[in-house]
Amino acid sequence: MASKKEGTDRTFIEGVRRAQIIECAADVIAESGYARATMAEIAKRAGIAKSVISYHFADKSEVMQEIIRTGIETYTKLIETRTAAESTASGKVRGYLAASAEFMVAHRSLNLAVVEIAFNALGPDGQPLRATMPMEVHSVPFEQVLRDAQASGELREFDVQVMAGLLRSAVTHTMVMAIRADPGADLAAYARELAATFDLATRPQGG
Amino acid sequence: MASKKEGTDRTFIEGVRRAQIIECAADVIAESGYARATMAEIAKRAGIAKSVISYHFADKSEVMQEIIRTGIETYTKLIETRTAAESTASGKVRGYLAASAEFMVAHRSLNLAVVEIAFNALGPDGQPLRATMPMEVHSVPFEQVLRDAQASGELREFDVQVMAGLLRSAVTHTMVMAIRADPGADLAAYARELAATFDLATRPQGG
Amino acid sequence: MASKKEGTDRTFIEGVRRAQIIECAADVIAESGYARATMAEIAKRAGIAKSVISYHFADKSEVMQEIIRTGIETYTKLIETRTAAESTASGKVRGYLAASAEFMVAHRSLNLAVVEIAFNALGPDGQPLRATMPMEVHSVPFEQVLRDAQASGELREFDVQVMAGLLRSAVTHTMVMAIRADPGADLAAYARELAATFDLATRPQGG
Amino acid sequence: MASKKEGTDRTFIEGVRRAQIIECAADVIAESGYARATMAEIAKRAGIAKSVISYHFADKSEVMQEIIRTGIETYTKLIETRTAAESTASGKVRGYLAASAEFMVAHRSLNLAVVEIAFNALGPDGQPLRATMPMEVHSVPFEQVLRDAQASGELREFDVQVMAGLLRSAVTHTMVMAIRADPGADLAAYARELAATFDLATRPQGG
DNA sequence: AATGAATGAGATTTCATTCAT
DNA sequence: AATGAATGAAATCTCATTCAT
Repeated sequence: MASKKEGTDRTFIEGVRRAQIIECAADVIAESGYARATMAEIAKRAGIAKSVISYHFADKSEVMQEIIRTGIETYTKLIETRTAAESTASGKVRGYLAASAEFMVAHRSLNLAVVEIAFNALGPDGQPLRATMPMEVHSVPFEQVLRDAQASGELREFDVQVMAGLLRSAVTHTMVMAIRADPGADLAAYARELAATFDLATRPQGG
Repeated sequence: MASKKEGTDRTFIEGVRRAQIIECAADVIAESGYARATMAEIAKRAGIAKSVISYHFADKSEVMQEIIRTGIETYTKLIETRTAAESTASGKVRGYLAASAEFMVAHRSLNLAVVEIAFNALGPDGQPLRATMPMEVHSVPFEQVLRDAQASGELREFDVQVMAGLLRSAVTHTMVMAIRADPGADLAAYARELAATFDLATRPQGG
Repeated sequence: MASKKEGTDRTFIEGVRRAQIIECAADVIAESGYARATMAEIAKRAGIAKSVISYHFADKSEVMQEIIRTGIETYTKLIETRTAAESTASGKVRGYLAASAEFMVAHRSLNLAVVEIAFNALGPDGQPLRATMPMEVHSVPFEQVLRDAQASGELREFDVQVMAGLLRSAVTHTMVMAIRADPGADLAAYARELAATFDLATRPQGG
Repeated sequence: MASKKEGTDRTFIEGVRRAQIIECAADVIAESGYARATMAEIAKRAGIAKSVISYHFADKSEVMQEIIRTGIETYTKLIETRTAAESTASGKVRGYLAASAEFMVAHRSLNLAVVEIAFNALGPDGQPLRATMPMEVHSVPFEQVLRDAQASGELREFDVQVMAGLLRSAVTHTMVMAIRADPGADLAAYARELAATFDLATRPQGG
């Protein structure tokens, strides 16, 4: 299951091939769905023999995990950069939504592939690994941001989990759906509208 | 692809068996994911031979379509009942969210199975049929409700598609996630919190 | 393998049902080929349940054998009638060819079914039973007719087996092909032309 | 349905394996009939795994088509060589019969297999493909030969279609039957006897 | 006499993986 | 580092047959 060469450093070529395979795999998955993404299909897309994949990855599951890992890493970096620059909760949410929109446009097939894998692939235990989606990753720190903002009076009282879940779902679901149906969708506008909605729903009431 | 006995009425026993198979199939899918839901596994769960499924259904795909059909039908009826009773848009949204919560609790594995199938199964054309999810079904009528409410002044101006998508995603994603992680989650409370958030985000501004 | 009720007399209904099943089976085979002639298909054509066939016949193979038996019996009776009336070998050949043509027109699907079965079905030993075709049946007596005619000087010397085989093949192959391609083919004319050819090829030479 | 690697050249090994599989398949079919010729049986005969066949052929139907193709090609070459050398119609017929006899002896199981497949297999449309038999292939050009010989006065007037059909049936049926019953049958003698019969039946009458 | 329901054996096909070169 | 060839496990589907009613 784990990487082929656990602690070993990889040669330059090895790295290039792995990256190429990951990219092709993501493209195939995004385009035709997980079920169609057989080793043969991925190899064909990459213009190499099936066995080359086996040579560079221990397993099909290692390929999938690598796609997920790459997706989470890329997404996380982007989110952190964008939200760190903001000081208010409202600003952080705006940054989060904008960064998510940006990510989905810039890494469309990587993102779609991650969602497909999370929904379809089986983990080592044979159970589906639906929960590993990168968006979930940011839930916990986000809830803290919201809580702090409630304490400081920037935001009204509300159920933090529900609100955090709503934001997450808006991103994963709405945007994914939007970009799936229409690759050219204006996700930035989508993000701005969502941010405005959030502000209205969370600003302190009364007075 | 089509039903085994096109125009024929089904026997009583036939109906019972079909229902049992559908239920077992949904259970298996909800529990172990689509990939694990082989004919053998479903038959095993139902305590019957694999070929019994073939006897009652033309195809594996007919089984899947029947699950989806059942899910949509059940969900739709519930939504319509709950929203018809309400006169305001706010009330309709509350009814929609409450009914959705109710549905997911009452038909947990049917609901999860539908999501799984929509994400995993391939249609007759070989393409994934992701868009058939029952929640999508109610999008269009819902947008009309929101538009009307904007016209009457009940709701402020906002992008109707984004808001409708947000509601839908809140339901499909948030709740599905919630119930997947924790089968005993208090979805009714969840629904009330979402409805409150919606009200805040959509009520007319100013004044 | 053998008949269900070995020595027993059959009731009237039993006989009717068996005849109906045999006829429908022959129709299906003639129309769609042996491979398509499943029990289900035959039953469907007869408008009865699959199990009714099992009720009246021990086996699928019994159905097939019964078709062959019926075919041979019908054909044999016709041949015998037609050739008994003739005194010369030439006349007998003419009668044989004419009767064969008649048979194929009158019992088209029975005849085609027999050919299909003979070529496709497996005997009890698991071996194909290709040699049981009804036409083969008349080979041996026919060779005697030819030999006698050679002795009496009516026909020239030739290899009796080859000539008998040629006649048989003309019937089984040529005519079967003709009627398969074109159900309305004028087989009687075909038979007359063949008879004329035979006469030319077998009449005593010289002088 | 189509070949696995459409326009690609095949490796040397690939060619060898395909040939071996084709040969084994033909042997199995000739020996035990089409119905017994399962992938498992063919693989067993070839001493390889079932999936090796799938590796080299897209389909079972591709295997069957390749057998037919090979049979037609081999037979056609032989016929053309033998008849091209003859100038008279009588000579061409003699060549045709002799070449057919030779073919059946030299490629016994290939020939029998083709007949079996033509009678048993279903085409892509689900209909039996009985008419593809290689012998049929030479019908049309043959009729022209006969017609020309009638025009030049070499042959008497007769129904060209019937005579061509008779020759064909003599080959396909008579010889196939003969060689099936007795692999050591003297087909060359058979062919000579048939040629003599043809000459008698077709030479100009009277005068 | 008839049948709906159920079954198990077997056939084809797909696919990740391994191995010798 | 790469690959063609081979493999076995597993999945879907078909079909003759059996059985209780």
